[in-house]
Amino acid sequence: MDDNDNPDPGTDISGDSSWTLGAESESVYFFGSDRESSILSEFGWNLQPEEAHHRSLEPERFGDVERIESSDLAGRLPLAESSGLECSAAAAQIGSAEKAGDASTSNPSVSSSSSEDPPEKSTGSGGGKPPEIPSKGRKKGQKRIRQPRFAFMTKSEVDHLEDGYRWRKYGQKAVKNSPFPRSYYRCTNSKCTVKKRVERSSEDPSIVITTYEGQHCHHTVGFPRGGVISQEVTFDGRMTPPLTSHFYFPDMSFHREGSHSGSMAQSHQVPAQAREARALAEPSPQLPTDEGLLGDMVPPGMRNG
DNA sequence: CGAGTTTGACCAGCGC
DNA sequence: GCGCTGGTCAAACTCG
Repeated sequence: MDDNDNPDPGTDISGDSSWTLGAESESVYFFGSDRESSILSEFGWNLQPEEAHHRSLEPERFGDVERIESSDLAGRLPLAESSGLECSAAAAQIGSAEKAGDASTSNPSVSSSSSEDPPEKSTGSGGGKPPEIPSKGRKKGQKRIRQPRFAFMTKSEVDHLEDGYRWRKYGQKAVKNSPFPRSYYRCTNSKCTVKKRVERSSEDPSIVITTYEGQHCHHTVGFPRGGVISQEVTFDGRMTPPLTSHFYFPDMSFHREGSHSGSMAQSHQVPAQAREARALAEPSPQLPTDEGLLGDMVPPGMRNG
């Protein structure tokens, strides 16, 4: 059992068979960045077409990952738009939306994310875990709740890219067909259920695949290097960053258009003006519009210099 | 001492 | 039903 299981080894971004956009509203974004410092670019916040190196990925590489257009994404993702959204509420919305067609389990545990609320290791560390706890904390018979996910492919030398949030690693696993392990991170905010997976492409070790799952319900804690992002409320809260339209889907757009020989060049033609236009046309109610586009992309603290 | 990481074990889902 | 694999837990460990 080596690799014959997976017909398309390599950048197995799907990783598992659950990567099906149609079913779980996941999307895939691809960005390339020369510098680790251009984290914002990875998120599209400051993506300059001339700086971004969109990687062309063969459709086969994505297997069952459906490609959708950014404009569709917003409508297809179970969004939690309420500005006062709380983590548990967000999870509930997502869970219900996501599992709507799933066994109608109306999983009470979903809404009651509070039930799993404090992952706070009530394990009474030191008490020594009972040698035989069958469920090991996880409710048995309780399906794993999959929240919307999306992945970034980033060319970077560092595995764990700074995104303004603080993450705690809770696991690492060797991945099939990949010499590189996959790391599992969880938002350190006890009320935030967002998770993140980080792995390197087996084909191109310089590419880091970061997969986000869930929605943040809080602000970032800021970049260690000084900058502070305050934008992600929109980004994470809606799963459609103010830049949803800023994101380019090299394959996706033409996949949908069908005819256009969707080339990278074409996606590169989507100028910043277009993004700006959209930003102006659809100002996020959650964002201070008086700040203009800059306010959308650069927090006040970062503008000084 | 608290926060974060490491790591082995456990569990669930899925394909055969 | 079985085995494989991904995902998670939690004790032990490390670090600041």
